[in-house]
Amino acid sequence: MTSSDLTDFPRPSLAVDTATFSVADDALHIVLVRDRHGRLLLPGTFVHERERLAAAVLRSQSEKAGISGREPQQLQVFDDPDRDQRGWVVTVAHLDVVDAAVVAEGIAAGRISLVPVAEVGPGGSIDLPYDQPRVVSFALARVRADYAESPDPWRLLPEAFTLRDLQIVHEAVLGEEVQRDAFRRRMEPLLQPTGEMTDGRRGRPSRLFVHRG
Amino acid sequence: MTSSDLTDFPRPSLAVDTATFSVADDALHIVLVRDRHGRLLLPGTFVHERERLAAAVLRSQSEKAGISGREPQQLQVFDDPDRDQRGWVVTVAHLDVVDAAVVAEGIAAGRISLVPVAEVGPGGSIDLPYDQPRVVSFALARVRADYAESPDPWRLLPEAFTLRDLQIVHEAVLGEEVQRDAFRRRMEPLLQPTGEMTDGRRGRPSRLFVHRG
DNA sequence: GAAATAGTGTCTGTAAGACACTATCGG
DNA sequence: CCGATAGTGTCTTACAGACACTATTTC
Repeated sequence: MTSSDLTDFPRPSLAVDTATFSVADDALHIVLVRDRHGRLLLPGTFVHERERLAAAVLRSQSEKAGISGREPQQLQVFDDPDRDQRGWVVTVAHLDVVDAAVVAEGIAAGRISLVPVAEVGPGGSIDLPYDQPRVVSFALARVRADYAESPDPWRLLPEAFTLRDLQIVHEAVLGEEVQRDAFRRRMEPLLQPTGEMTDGRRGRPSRLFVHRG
Repeated sequence: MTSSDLTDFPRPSLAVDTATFSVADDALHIVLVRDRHGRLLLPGTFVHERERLAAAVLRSQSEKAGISGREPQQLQVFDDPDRDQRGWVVTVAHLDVVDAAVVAEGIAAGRISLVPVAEVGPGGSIDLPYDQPRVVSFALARVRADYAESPDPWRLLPEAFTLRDLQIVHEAVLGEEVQRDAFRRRMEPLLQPTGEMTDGRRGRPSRLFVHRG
């Protein structure tokens, strides 16, 4: 970064792609959209001139998936010069995790396909283009790491929730069952009890919690 | 990423910058170089056409700092459109951590300045250009996280080393002292004893270890 | 012997894994 | 009462923090 004339250097096309996860049917799903040829892929876009990456991600979420008001995280650059046959395209992968309400409109409008994460991994039935399978597995690892160190970093749960609700989210994210008692004992000191109880659900009423901070 | 013609889109200049750390005088230092105006900054370069980011990083390490044979990690994209007054430059920050031998030649040739990390942080005496102070603090956090979960992920130590040697590296990276007995008990099961002992150092001879795996 | 470094014993507190029991709801 | 869910007691293991003591070398 000490050269004098920017025009001396060829420039790549710069894109963003976003892996957006959501929990449905107690399992983790990923948000896919269709390109003009009807193929399923991650929502993404080229970055406009002097646009921030974060702004381009929000634009693509809004235009392609009908999702708004989010704050995705930057993940990793994918720069294989042969990843896109149209030319030299460098893409910055992003991560978002949303609750059902955020994707409801996009699903209803037919713009979004919610696909179980197993379907886009190795052995799955859906082949994503470019190196998007690697983007998804990278993003998935990050989400799981996030949930390993905080109760609900992406705020998938409503304002007040029970330990059982939290456990279901964790099991969906992790893709496997967790031990109930150890899970409760680890999570309870990280949450703020409201003093309120659930009512009308099956079984014994449960304490409600909110997030700390 | 569903558009048809790449030429429809303006393209940013793409650069890489590398935060390279090394331990000297039992303290963590960062490798800086001088630009043509004599200002200290992180070594970096523009990415050439269809070049991999990793290749551009190696090229800048070699040309600007006289460092070779390394494998830096990608960290984070910095994309503030006003971060470089020359125009729209997006940079991908990278991280490397090297032992003294790797930087010896560059220092001897006067190409490298080794600066204590405190000097480039807030309150330090050196002002790095662009948003490089943020790059350094981001990289520093990553190095510390790396050393928190593995004895010597960047292989700063020679083939065989003592627990004391390892402790000195950790204290340099962390910037503070660690407790000797707890540190030894945590690290020993992660290392492979050689059966050899140190000889000729002050004090009682110590067991030598190598890395596992 | 003094200084320096290496190695270990022990106590305490915290937390997870595992198993099992009790508690309180709807029906 | 039954099924379902919530909540907790207890035992074991592991590990970190803290303090202190012993061991072996150089000078």
